[in-house]
Amino acid sequence: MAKYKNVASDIIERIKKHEFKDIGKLPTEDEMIEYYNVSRNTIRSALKTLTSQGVIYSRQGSGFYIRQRSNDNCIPITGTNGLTYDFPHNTFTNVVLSIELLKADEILAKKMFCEVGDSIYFCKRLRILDDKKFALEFSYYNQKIVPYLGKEIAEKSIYNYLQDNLKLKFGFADKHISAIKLNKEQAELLELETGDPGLVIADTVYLDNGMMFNTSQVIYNYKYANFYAMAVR
Amino acid sequence: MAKYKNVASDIIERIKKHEFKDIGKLPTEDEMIEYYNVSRNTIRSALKTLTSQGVIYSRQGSGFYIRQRSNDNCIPITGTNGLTYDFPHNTFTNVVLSIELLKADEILAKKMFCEVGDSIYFCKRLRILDDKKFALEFSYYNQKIVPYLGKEIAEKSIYNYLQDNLKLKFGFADKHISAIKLNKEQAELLELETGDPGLVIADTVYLDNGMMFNTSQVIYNYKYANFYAMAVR
DNA sequence: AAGTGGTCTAGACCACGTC
DNA sequence: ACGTGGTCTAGACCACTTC
Repeated sequence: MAKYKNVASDIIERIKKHEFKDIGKLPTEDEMIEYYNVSRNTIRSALKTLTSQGVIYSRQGSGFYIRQRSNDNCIPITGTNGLTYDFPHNTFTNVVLSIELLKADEILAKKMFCEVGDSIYFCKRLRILDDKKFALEFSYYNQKIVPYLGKEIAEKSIYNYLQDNLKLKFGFADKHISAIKLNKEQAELLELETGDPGLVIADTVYLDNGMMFNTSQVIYNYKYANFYAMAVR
Repeated sequence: MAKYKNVASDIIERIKKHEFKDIGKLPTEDEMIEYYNVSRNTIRSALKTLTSQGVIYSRQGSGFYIRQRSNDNCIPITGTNGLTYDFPHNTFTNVVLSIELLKADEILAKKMFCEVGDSIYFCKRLRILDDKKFALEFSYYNQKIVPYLGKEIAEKSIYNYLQDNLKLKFGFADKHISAIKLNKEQAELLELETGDPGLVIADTVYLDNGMMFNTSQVIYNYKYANFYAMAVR
């Protein structure tokens, strides 16, 4: 791993251990250069990483300070690891409602940045968190990138399968957030009433080589869904 | 302005002019070093800025590529400029429902990171976009930082006032996103039905010196509100 | 093998805060 | 005036892609 990433992880560890708690301020760059025995730019790369993660912020002429945030029970909206990763302490059950291999029509082809007629997996899942009906997911995967998708995979974690077995590396994603009134079918699956709110997040996910491989629409149960986002300098 | 920021803006301009459209790829770093007559690190700072903005992405050993995104009519959730900025082509009307100067009780003090008894402005606004009842805003400002807040300011743009008149510089913000069922009062103001969905975004906003100065809860009309967020490497 | 981005170093000067 | 972060330069080597 790169030096600056090691430095960044180590600083996070030290923050978690409350090593700087009394002042809420990190050591100066020069002190960290000494401590880690690396160049100034390496320290600055590490600090820049932590700044964009919302862990710290800087005041020119003054120093780097630790941010205090309360994100209990919140899902980071900019995360690309999937819910299984976001809730390590809970048990997630996935009820696979259907898996189909579709031929893309014009609308789907546009959505998936692919050709008309390309094979696309369509997977419908109900995602249950500790007996709570948490979310309803409608997800599409390009078969060129995901050659096979079966019930046994979708019942566990699709994202773990893609990363660990297919060795896919995620690059970036676009997300659209809105709210809807649930129809009868959606409401029944989420054990809510027709017309109740649903928090909708539509994703378009790309690999690190820039190829789009997945779009999904997830309707979250408004009683449990709580997301957080950050705006940073 | 810093060189790398100028380079970044210029690259954005060139992308908008479709200068690289045929290949969707930027010139190599060496070519840009030549073109802009700056060092490699300066070019790389500019490219890093654009990458974190979601404008481009990089493939090691290959090059920098332009991202295509469709964010029509969407509000960037990580924006800190306020709605007036996000909708430059529309007319925003703000109906000021109330402005009060409160003494912080324990709950409010905790929310505002201030002392019990501190003076806090509380402002309730209905925000209307081209005759559409767009959002209902409940916003708190610490009087230590915002000494005065009046109806004449809140009817225009509070954020413009803070930036232009008080010369405040925004640093970063935390946001929490959820969905609720509207109660009778909220629904009437937004011209919706009781029990209809509301998309809620709760903000905690900090100045660039790390001081928290504003929290707000905004209930968006689900018929119009459409936000976007990005996850980037 | 050549091209291109990713990391790292050493050193310089500037801008802002603090005292 | 001094300390601290922000920007910039020149040069080196590594990792990955492309041919």
